[in-house]
Amino acid sequence: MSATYRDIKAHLLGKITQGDWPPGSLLPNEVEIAQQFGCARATVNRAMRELADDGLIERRRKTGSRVRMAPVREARFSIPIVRHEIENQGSEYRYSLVSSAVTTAPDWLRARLQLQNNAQVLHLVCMHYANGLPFQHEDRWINLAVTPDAQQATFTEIGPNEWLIAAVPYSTAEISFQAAQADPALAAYLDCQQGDALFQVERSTWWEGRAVTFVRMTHHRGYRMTTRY
Amino acid sequence: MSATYRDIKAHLLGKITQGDWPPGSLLPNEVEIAQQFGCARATVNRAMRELADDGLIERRRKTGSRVRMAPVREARFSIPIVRHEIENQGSEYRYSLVSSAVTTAPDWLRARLQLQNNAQVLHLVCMHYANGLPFQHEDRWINLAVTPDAQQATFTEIGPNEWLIAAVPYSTAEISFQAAQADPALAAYLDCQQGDALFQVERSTWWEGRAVTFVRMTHHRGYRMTTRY
DNA sequence: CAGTGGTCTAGACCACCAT
DNA sequence: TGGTGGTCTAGACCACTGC
Repeated sequence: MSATYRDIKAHLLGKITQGDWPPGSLLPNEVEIAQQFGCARATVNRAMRELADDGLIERRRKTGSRVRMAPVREARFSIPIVRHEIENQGSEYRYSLVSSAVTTAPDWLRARLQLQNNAQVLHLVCMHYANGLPFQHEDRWINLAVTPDAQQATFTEIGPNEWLIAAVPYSTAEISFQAAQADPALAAYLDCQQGDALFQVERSTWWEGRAVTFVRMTHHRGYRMTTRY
Repeated sequence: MSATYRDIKAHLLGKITQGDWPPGSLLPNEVEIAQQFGCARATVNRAMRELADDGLIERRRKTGSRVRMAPVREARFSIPIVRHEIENQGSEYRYSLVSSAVTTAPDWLRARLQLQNNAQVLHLVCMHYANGLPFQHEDRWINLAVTPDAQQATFTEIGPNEWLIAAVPYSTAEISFQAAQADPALAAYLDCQQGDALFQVERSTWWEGRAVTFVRMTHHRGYRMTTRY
Protein backbone atom coordinates (compact mmCIF):
# COMPACT_ATOMS: atom_id res chain seq x y z
CA MET A 1 0.00 0.00 0.00
CA SER A 2 1.38 3.40 -0.90
CA ALA A 3 1.27 6.57 1.18
CA THR A 4 -1.91 8.27 2.27
CA TYR A 5 -2.41 12.03 2.28
CA ARG A 6 -2.10 11.90 6.07
CA ASP A 7 1.31 10.26 5.84
CA ILE A 8 2.49 12.91 3.45
CA LYS A 9 1.04 15.74 5.51
CA ALA A 10 2.74 14.39 8.64
CA HIS A 11 6.03 14.03 6.79
CA LEU A 12 5.95 17.58 5.48
CA LEU A 13 4.81 18.95 8.84
CA GLY A 14 7.74 17.26 10.54
CA LYS A 15 10.20 18.82 8.12
CA ILE A 16 8.73 22.22 8.91
CA THR A 17 8.36 22.01 12.68
CA GLN A 18 11.78 20.45 13.15
CA GLY A 19 13.43 23.20 11.19
CA ASP A 20 14.60 21.17 8.18
CA TRP A 21 12.66 23.60 6.04
CA PRO A 22 12.97 27.00 7.72
CA PRO A 23 10.49 29.84 7.17
CA GLY A 24 10.67 31.14 3.62
CA SER A 25 12.18 28.01 2.12
CA LEU A 26 10.82 26.34 -0.99
CA LEU A 27 9.16 22.94 -0.79
CA PRO A 28 9.50 20.35 -3.55
CA ASN A 29 6.71 20.55 -6.08
CA GLU A 30 3.78 18.16 -6.12
CA VAL A 31 5.14 15.92 -8.86
CA GLU A 32 8.47 15.41 -7.09
CA ILE A 33 6.80 14.51 -3.80
CA ALA A 34 4.41 12.16 -5.56
CA GLN A 35 7.33 10.34 -7.18
CA GLN A 36 9.18 10.19 -3.87
CA PHE A 37 6.17 8.59 -2.15
CA GLY A 38 5.06 6.61 -5.19
CA CYS A 39 1.56 8.01 -5.17
CA ALA A 40 -0.72 10.12 -7.34
CA ARG A 41 -0.32 13.87 -7.48
CA ALA A 42 -3.87 14.35 -6.18
CA THR A 43 -2.81 12.73 -2.92
CA VAL A 44 0.09 15.11 -2.48
CA ASN A 45 -2.17 17.97 -3.47
CA ARG A 46 -4.59 17.23 -0.66
CA ALA A 47 -1.79 17.07 1.91
CA MET A 48 -0.31 20.37 0.78
CA ARG A 49 -3.68 22.06 0.49
CA GLU A 50 -4.43 21.20 4.11
CA LEU A 51 -1.08 22.58 5.21
CA ALA A 52 -1.94 25.78 3.37
CA ASP A 53 -5.39 25.87 5.02
CA ASP A 54 -3.69 25.42 8.39
CA GLY A 55 -1.59 28.48 7.68
CA LEU A 56 1.79 26.71 7.57
CA ILE A 57 2.69 27.13 3.91
CA GLU A 58 1.86 29.53 1.10
CA ARG A 59 1.21 28.17 -2.36
CA ARG A 60 1.47 30.05 -5.63
CA ARG A 61 1.32 28.84 -9.19
CA LYS A 62 4.53 28.90 -11.09
CA THR A 63 6.67 29.71 -8.03
CA GLY A 64 5.68 26.75 -5.88
CA SER A 65 5.05 26.32 -2.17
CA ARG A 66 7.00 28.07 0.59
CA VAL A 67 7.00 27.79 4.36
CA ARG A 68 5.32 30.92 5.70
CA MET A 69 7.66 33.52 7.14
CA ALA A 70 5.35 34.37 10.02
CA PRO A 71 3.14 31.41 10.71
CA VAL A 72 -0.48 32.47 10.70
CA ARG A 73 -1.43 31.86 14.28
CA GLU A 74 -5.15 31.36 14.43
CA ALA A 75 -6.82 30.47 17.66
CA ARG A 76 -10.22 28.89 17.30
CA PHE A 77 -12.84 29.29 19.96
CA SER A 78 -15.99 27.32 19.91
CA ILE A 79 -18.81 29.59 20.98
CA PRO A 80 -20.84 27.42 23.31
CA ILE A 81 -24.39 27.83 24.46
CA VAL A 82 -23.97 28.91 28.08
CA ARG A 83 -26.09 26.01 29.32
CA HIS A 84 -23.76 23.52 27.63
CA GLU A 85 -20.71 25.34 28.97
CA ILE A 86 -22.03 25.01 32.52
CA GLU A 87 -23.21 21.43 32.14
CA ASN A 88 -19.93 20.36 30.55
CA GLN A 89 -18.03 21.53 33.61
CA GLY A 90 -20.29 19.31 35.71
CA SER A 91 -22.37 22.07 37.28
CA GLU A 92 -26.11 22.41 37.57
CA TYR A 93 -27.56 25.00 35.21
CA ARG A 94 -30.28 27.43 36.16
CA TYR A 95 -31.78 30.16 34.01
CA SER A 96 -33.79 33.17 35.06
CA LEU A 97 -35.57 35.88 33.06
CA VAL A 98 -35.09 39.24 34.75
CA SER A 99 -37.04 41.54 32.47
CA SER A 100 -38.66 41.69 29.06
CA ALA A 101 -39.96 44.69 27.17
CA VAL A 102 -40.81 45.75 23.63
CA THR A 103 -39.43 49.19 22.82
CA THR A 104 -38.18 51.39 20.02
CA ALA A 105 -34.51 50.72 19.37
CA PRO A 106 -32.27 53.28 21.09
CA ASP A 107 -29.92 55.25 18.88
CA TRP A 108 -26.75 53.32 19.75
CA LEU A 109 -28.45 50.05 18.85
CA ARG A 110 -29.86 51.43 15.59
CA ALA A 111 -26.37 52.50 14.59
CA ARG A 112 -24.84 49.21 15.61
CA LEU A 113 -27.33 47.01 13.78
CA GLN A 114 -28.17 49.44 10.97
CA LEU A 115 -31.86 49.47 11.89
CA GLN A 116 -34.44 51.87 10.50
CA ASN A 117 -35.92 54.69 12.55
CA ASN A 118 -38.57 53.50 14.99
CA ALA A 119 -37.49 49.87 14.62
CA GLN A 120 -39.21 47.76 17.25
CA VAL A 121 -37.01 45.54 19.38
CA LEU A 122 -37.49 43.12 22.23
CA HIS A 123 -35.17 43.90 25.14
CA LEU A 124 -34.43 40.99 27.49
CA VAL A 125 -32.28 40.75 30.58
CA CYS A 126 -31.46 37.26 31.83
CA MET A 127 -29.20 35.53 34.31
CA HIS A 128 -27.49 32.17 34.02
CA TYR A 129 -26.37 30.33 37.16
CA ALA A 130 -23.97 27.43 37.75
CA ASN A 131 -24.61 25.46 40.94
CA GLY A 132 -26.65 28.40 42.17
CA LEU A 133 -23.86 30.94 41.69
CA PRO A 134 -24.11 33.75 39.15
CA PHE A 135 -22.31 32.74 35.97
CA GLN A 136 -23.38 35.14 33.23
CA HIS A 137 -25.53 38.22 32.88
CA GLU A 138 -27.16 38.53 29.45
CA ASP A 139 -28.44 41.82 28.05
CA ARG A 140 -30.11 41.08 24.73
CA TRP A 141 -31.92 43.02 22.01
CA ILE A 142 -33.88 41.20 19.30
CA ASN A 143 -34.95 42.82 16.03
CA LEU A 144 -38.68 42.08 15.79
CA ALA A 145 -38.72 42.92 12.09
CA VAL A 146 -36.72 39.75 11.38
CA THR A 147 -38.11 37.42 14.04
CA PRO A 148 -41.61 38.66 14.95
CA ASP A 149 -42.29 35.29 16.60
CA ALA A 150 -39.99 36.36 19.42
CA GLN A 151 -42.76 38.58 20.72
CA GLN A 152 -44.92 35.52 21.39
CA ALA A 153 -42.14 33.54 23.09
CA THR A 154 -42.12 34.02 26.86
CA PHE A 155 -38.44 33.17 27.54
CA THR A 156 -39.36 32.10 31.06
CA GLU A 157 -38.15 28.54 30.58
CA ILE A 158 -35.58 28.60 27.79
CA GLY A 159 -33.14 31.43 27.20
CA PRO A 160 -33.25 33.66 24.14
CA ASN A 161 -29.96 32.24 22.86
CA GLU A 162 -31.33 28.73 22.52
CA TRP A 163 -34.60 30.05 21.13
CA LEU A 164 -32.77 32.05 18.46
CA ILE A 165 -30.53 29.14 17.49
CA ALA A 166 -33.66 27.14 16.77
CA ALA A 167 -35.40 30.00 14.96
CA VAL A 168 -32.44 31.35 12.94
CA PRO A 169 -29.92 28.52 13.02
CA TYR A 170 -27.38 29.56 10.44
CA SER A 171 -26.33 33.14 10.66
CA THR A 172 -23.14 35.15 10.60
CA ALA A 173 -21.86 37.17 13.52
CA GLU A 174 -19.40 39.73 14.73
CA ILE A 175 -18.03 39.06 18.18
CA SER A 176 -15.84 41.12 20.45
CA PHE A 177 -14.17 40.60 23.81
CA GLN A 178 -13.31 43.24 26.35
CA ALA A 179 -12.90 43.99 30.03
CA ALA A 180 -15.49 46.10 31.86
CA GLN A 181 -15.91 47.44 35.36
CA ALA A 182 -18.93 46.27 37.33
CA ASP A 183 -21.51 49.01 37.72
CA PRO A 184 -23.86 48.79 40.73
CA ALA A 185 -26.45 46.75 38.81
CA LEU A 186 -23.96 44.23 37.43
CA ALA A 187 -22.29 43.94 40.83
CA ALA A 188 -25.63 42.99 42.34
CA TYR A 189 -26.49 40.47 39.63
CA LEU A 190 -23.07 38.84 39.61
CA ASP A 191 -22.50 39.02 43.36
CA CYS A 192 -19.26 40.98 43.17
CA GLN A 193 -17.91 44.38 44.19
CA GLN A 194 -18.72 47.50 42.26
CA GLY A 195 -15.68 48.27 40.10
CA ASP A 196 -14.55 44.65 39.77
CA ALA A 197 -13.05 43.73 36.39
CA LEU A 198 -15.43 41.51 34.42
CA PHE A 199 -14.99 39.67 31.14
CA GLN A 200 -17.52 40.78 28.58
CA VAL A 201 -18.51 39.36 25.20
CA GLU A 202 -20.62 41.25 22.69
CA ARG A 203 -22.12 39.65 19.63
CA SER A 204 -24.13 40.99 16.70
CA THR A 205 -25.86 38.39 14.57
CA TRP A 206 -27.04 38.72 10.99
CA TRP A 207 -29.17 36.61 8.69
CA GLU A 208 -29.42 37.20 4.98
CA GLY A 209 -28.00 40.68 5.45
CA ARG A 210 -30.43 41.74 8.19
CA ALA A 211 -29.61 42.22 11.85
CA VAL A 212 -31.18 39.58 14.08
CA THR A 213 -29.88 40.34 17.54
CA PHE A 214 -27.29 42.09 19.67
CA VAL A 215 -26.22 40.65 22.99
CA ARG A 216 -23.80 41.70 25.72
CA MET A 217 -22.78 38.86 28.02
CA THR A 218 -20.96 39.71 31.23
CA HIS A 219 -19.30 36.88 33.11
CA HIS A 220 -18.70 36.29 36.78
CA ARG A 221 -15.52 37.66 38.34
CA GLY A 222 -12.53 35.48 37.54
CA TYR A 223 -13.97 33.93 34.37
CA ARG A 224 -11.36 32.84 31.81
CA MET A 225 -11.80 31.79 28.22
CA THR A 226 -9.21 29.24 27.12
CA THR A 227 -8.24 27.37 23.98
CA ARG A 228 -5.34 25.61 22.32
CA TYR A 229 -3.99 26.09 18.84
CA MET B 1 -18.94 23.16 -18.55
CA SER B 2 -20.28 21.27 -15.57
CA ALA B 3 -20.48 22.38 -11.97
CA THR B 4 -17.45 23.13 -9.81
CA TYR B 5 -17.15 22.14 -6.16
CA ARG B 6 -17.71 25.79 -5.29
CA ASP B 7 -21.01 25.84 -7.16
CA ILE B 8 -22.14 22.76 -5.33
CA LYS B 9 -21.00 24.04 -1.96
CA ALA B 10 -22.83 27.32 -2.52
CA HIS B 11 -25.97 25.47 -3.58
CA LEU B 12 -25.97 23.24 -0.52
CA LEU B 13 -25.14 26.17 1.77
CA GLY B 14 -28.08 28.10 0.40
CA LYS B 15 -30.46 25.22 1.09
CA ILE B 16 -29.23 25.13 4.68
CA THR B 17 -29.11 28.82 5.53
CA GLN B 18 -32.47 29.52 3.90
CA GLY B 19 -34.13 26.81 5.93
CA ASP B 20 -34.98 24.42 3.08
CA TRP B 21 -33.01 21.78 4.97
CA PRO B 22 -33.62 22.45 8.65
CA PRO B 23 -31.26 21.29 11.41
CA GLY B 24 -31.21 17.52 11.69
CA SER B 25 -32.49 16.85 8.19
CA LEU B 26 -30.83 14.41 5.84
CA LEU B 27 -29.02 15.61 2.72
CA PRO B 28 -29.06 13.66 -0.53
CA ASN B 29 -26.11 11.31 -0.83
CA GLU B 30 -23.07 12.08 -2.94
CA VAL B 31 -24.13 9.98 -5.93
CA GLU B 32 -27.54 11.66 -6.15
CA ILE B 33 -26.05 15.14 -6.02
CA ALA B 34 -23.42 14.21 -8.60
CA GLN B 35 -26.12 13.01 -10.99
CA GLN B 36 -28.20 16.13 -10.35
CA PHE B 37 -25.23 18.36 -11.23
CA GLY B 38 -23.83 16.05 -13.90
CA CYS B 39 -20.39 15.87 -12.29
CA ALA B 40 -18.10 13.32 -10.69
CA ARG B 41 -18.66 12.13 -7.15
CA ALA B 42 -15.24 13.45 -6.09
CA THR B 43 -16.44 16.96 -6.87
CA VAL B 44 -19.48 16.58 -4.64
CA ASN B 45 -17.27 14.97 -2.02
CA ARG B 46 -15.04 18.00 -1.81
CA ALA B 47 -17.99 20.38 -1.47
CA MET B 48 -19.57 18.32 1.30
CA ARG B 49 -16.26 17.75 3.08
CA GLU B 50 -15.71 21.48 3.28
CA LEU B 51 -19.20 22.01 4.68
CA ALA B 52 -18.37 19.41 7.31
CA ASP B 53 -15.05 21.14 8.08
CA ASP B 54 -16.96 24.41 8.43
CA GLY B 55 -19.17 22.77 11.05
CA LEU B 56 -22.43 22.99 9.10
CA ILE B 57 -23.11 19.32 8.45
CA GLU B 58 -22.22 16.01 10.06
CA ARG B 59 -21.24 13.10 7.85
CA ARG B 60 -21.37 9.43 8.75
CA ARG B 61 -20.93 6.34 6.65
CA LYS B 62 -24.04 4.35 5.99
CA THR B 63 -26.38 6.96 7.50
CA GLY B 64 -25.42 9.85 5.26
CA SER B 65 -25.02 13.58 5.87
CA ARG B 66 -27.21 15.67 8.15
CA VAL B 67 -27.48 19.35 8.91
CA ARG B 68 -26.04 19.86 12.39
CA MET B 69 -28.60 20.43 15.13
CA ALA B 70 -26.51 23.10 16.83
CA PRO B 71 -24.18 24.58 14.28
CA VAL B 72 -20.64 24.44 15.57
CA ARG B 73 -19.87 28.09 15.77
CA GLU B 74 -16.17 28.52 15.82
CA ALA B 75 -14.76 32.00 15.97
CA ARG B 76 -11.26 32.26 14.61
CA PHE B 77 -8.92 34.87 15.93
CA SER B 78 -5.70 35.57 14.23
CA ILE B 79 -3.07 36.16 16.90
CA PRO B 80 -1.11 39.08 15.53
CA ILE B 81 2.34 40.23 16.44
CA VAL B 82 1.64 43.39 18.40
CA ARG B 83 3.81 45.47 16.08
CA HIS B 84 1.74 44.39 13.08
CA GLU B 85 -1.48 45.03 14.98
CA ILE B 86 -0.39 48.59 15.69
CA GLU B 87 1.00 49.26 12.22
CA ASN B 88 -2.11 47.82 10.55
CA GLN B 89 -4.27 50.37 12.34
CA GLY B 90 -2.06 53.10 10.92
CA SER B 91 -0.24 53.97 14.13
CA GLU B 92 3.46 54.35 14.79
CA TYR B 93 4.93 51.46 16.76
CA ARG B 94 7.46 51.89 19.54
CA TYR B 95 8.95 49.17 21.73
CA SER B 96 10.73 49.49 25.04
CA LEU B 97 12.47 46.95 27.25
CA VAL B 98 11.71 47.66 30.89
CA SER B 99 13.69 44.95 32.65
CA SER B 100 15.52 41.73 31.98
CA ALA B 101 16.82 39.16 34.47
CA VAL B 102 17.85 35.52 34.62
CA THR B 103 16.34 33.74 37.62
CA THR B 104 15.19 30.40 38.90
CA ALA B 105 11.61 29.76 37.82
CA PRO B 106 9.11 30.58 40.59
CA ASP B 107 6.81 27.80 41.72
CA TRP B 108 3.70 29.00 39.89
CA LEU B 109 5.65 29.10 36.62
CA ARG B 110 7.20 25.68 37.19
CA ALA B 111 3.74 24.23 37.71
CA ARG B 112 2.32 26.02 34.71
CA LEU B 113 5.05 24.98 32.28
CA GLN B 114 5.96 21.69 33.94
CA LEU B 115 9.55 22.75 34.47
CA GLN B 116 12.11 20.91 36.58
CA ASN B 117 13.28 22.20 39.93
CA ASN B 118 15.80 25.01 39.62
CA ALA B 119 14.95 25.57 35.96
CA GLN B 120 16.59 28.77 34.75
CA VAL B 121 14.38 31.29 33.01
CA LEU B 122 14.77 34.70 31.47
CA HIS B 123 12.22 37.16 32.84
CA LEU B 124 11.46 40.15 30.61
CA VAL B 125 9.12 43.07 31.04
CA CYS B 126 8.41 45.18 27.96
CA MET B 127 6.08 47.90 26.78
CA HIS B 128 4.56 48.42 23.35
CA TYR B 129 3.31 51.86 22.32
CA ALA B 130 1.02 53.08 19.54
CA ASN B 131 1.56 56.71 18.52
CA GLY B 132 3.36 57.21 21.81
CA LEU B 133 0.47 55.93 23.94
CA PRO B 134 0.76 52.74 26.01
CA PHE B 135 -0.77 49.87 24.06
CA GLN B 136 0.35 46.65 25.72
CA HIS B 137 2.36 45.60 28.75
CA GLU B 138 4.23 42.31 28.24
CA ASP B 139 5.42 40.16 31.14
CA ARG B 140 7.35 37.24 29.67
CA TRP B 141 9.25 34.21 30.95
CA ILE B 142 11.49 32.21 28.60
CA ASN B 143 12.70 28.68 29.38
CA LEU B 144 16.47 28.85 28.85
CA ALA B 145 16.74 25.06 28.68
CA VAL B 146 14.94 25.11 25.31
CA THR B 147 16.26 28.39 23.87
CA PRO B 148 19.64 29.12 25.53
CA ASP B 149 20.35 31.63 22.77
CA ALA B 150 17.81 33.93 24.39
CA GLN B 151 20.36 34.75 27.08
CA GLN B 152 22.63 36.34 24.45
CA ALA B 153 19.86 38.35 22.82
CA THR B 154 19.53 41.83 24.24
CA PHE B 155 15.87 42.52 23.35
CA THR B 156 16.58 46.24 23.30
CA GLU B 157 15.61 46.66 19.66
CA ILE B 158 13.25 43.83 18.83
CA GLY B 159 10.71 42.38 21.25
CA PRO B 160 10.91 38.83 22.59
CA ASN B 161 7.81 37.81 20.67
CA GLU B 162 9.38 38.50 17.29
CA TRP B 163 12.67 36.98 18.42
CA LEU B 164 10.92 33.78 19.51
CA ILE B 165 8.92 33.52 16.30
CA ALA B 166 12.18 33.52 14.39
CA ALA B 167 13.90 31.09 16.78
CA VAL B 168 11.01 28.65 17.33
CA PRO B 169 8.66 29.35 14.47
CA TYR B 170 6.22 26.46 14.60
CA SER B 171 4.98 25.64 18.05
CA THR B 172 1.69 24.89 19.76
CA ALA B 173 0.13 27.08 22.38
CA GLU B 174 -2.56 27.44 25.01
CA ILE B 175 -4.12 30.86 25.19
CA SER B 176 -6.59 32.37 27.62
CA PHE B 177 -8.44 35.66 27.87
CA GLN B 178 -9.61 37.35 31.02
CA ALA B 179 -10.33 40.67 32.69
CA ALA B 180 -7.98 41.99 35.38
CA GLN B 181 -7.86 45.04 37.63
CA ALA B 182 -4.93 47.38 37.21
CA ASP B 183 -2.53 47.17 40.13
CA PRO B 184 -0.39 50.25 40.86
CA ALA B 185 2.43 49.10 38.58
CA LEU B 186 0.17 48.29 35.62
CA ALA B 187 -1.71 51.55 36.12
CA ALA B 188 1.57 53.44 35.83
CA TYR B 189 2.74 51.55 32.75
CA LEU B 190 -0.58 51.78 30.95
CA ASP B 191 -1.42 55.32 32.07
CA CYS B 192 -4.73 54.46 33.70
CA GLN B 193 -6.33 54.45 37.13
CA GLN B 194 -5.55 51.80 39.68
CA GLY B 195 -8.46 49.35 39.65
CA ASP B 196 -9.37 49.95 36.01
CA ALA B 197 -10.58 46.87 34.14
CA LEU B 198 -7.97 45.69 31.64
CA PHE B 199 -8.10 42.99 28.98
CA GLN B 200 -5.44 40.38 29.54
CA VAL B 201 -4.15 37.56 27.36
CA GLU B 202 -1.98 34.74 28.67
CA ARG B 203 -0.17 32.30 26.41
CA SER B 204 1.96 29.24 27.07
CA THR B 205 3.96 27.97 24.10
CA TRP B 206 5.37 24.49 23.55
CA TRP B 207 7.73 22.98 21.04
CA GLU B 208 8.24 19.25 20.64
CA GLY B 209 6.63 18.72 24.03
CA ARG B 210 8.79 21.19 25.92
CA ALA B 211 7.69 24.54 27.32
CA VAL B 212 9.25 27.48 25.48
CA THR B 213 7.66 30.53 27.04
CA PHE B 214 4.84 31.95 29.11
CA VAL B 215 3.62 35.49 28.53
CA ARG B 216 0.96 37.71 30.10
CA MET B 217 -0.06 40.62 27.88
CA THR B 218 -2.14 43.39 29.44
CA HIS B 219 -3.78 45.86 27.09
CA HIS B 220 -4.61 49.51 27.45
CA ARG B 221 -7.93 50.49 28.95
CA GLY B 222 -10.76 50.12 26.44
CA TYR B 223 -9.03 47.58 24.22
CA ARG B 224 -11.37 45.27 22.33
CA MET B 225 -10.63 42.11 20.41
CA THR B 226 -12.99 41.59 17.49
CA THR B 227 -13.65 39.03 14.81
CA ARG B 228 -16.34 37.76 12.47
CA TYR B 229 -17.47 34.21 11.93
C1' DC C 1 6.28 30.91 -22.99
C1' DA C 2 6.80 27.37 -19.59
C1' DG C 3 6.32 25.75 -14.79
C1' DT C 4 3.48 25.39 -11.06
C1' DG C 5 -0.72 24.55 -8.56
C1' DG C 6 -6.17 24.09 -9.11
C1' DT C 7 -9.61 21.24 -10.38
C1' DC C 8 -12.28 17.65 -12.60
C1' DT C 9 -13.07 12.79 -14.26
C1' DA C 10 -14.39 7.87 -14.24
C1' DG C 11 -13.42 4.33 -11.90
C1' DA C 12 -12.00 1.53 -8.05
C1' DC C 13 -11.54 -0.43 -3.45
C1' DC C 14 -12.09 0.05 1.31
C1' DA C 15 -13.95 1.24 6.22
C1' DC C 16 -17.60 1.93 8.85
C1' DC C 17 -21.91 0.91 10.79
C1' DA C 18 -27.22 0.54 11.17
C1' DT C 19 -30.22 -3.00 10.57
C1' DT D 1 -24.86 -7.42 4.64
C1' DG D 2 -25.72 -3.52 2.04
C1' DG D 3 -25.46 1.55 1.77
C1' DT D 4 -22.78 5.35 2.68
C1' DG D 5 -18.76 8.21 2.87
C1' DG D 6 -13.29 8.09 2.65
C1' DT D 7 -9.66 7.80 -0.18
C1' DC D 8 -6.64 6.80 -4.05
C1' DT D 9 -5.48 6.59 -9.13
C1' DA D 10 -3.91 7.97 -13.77
C1' DG D 11 -4.84 11.13 -16.63
C1' DA D 12 -6.42 15.49 -18.39
C1' DC D 13 -7.10 20.40 -19.01
C1' DC D 14 -7.00 24.86 -17.13
C1' DA D 15 -5.43 29.28 -14.55
C1' DC D 16 -2.10 31.93 -12.90
C1' DT D 17 2.29 34.10 -12.99
C1' DG D 18 7.33 34.96 -13.44
C1' DC D 19 10.45 35.27 -17.08
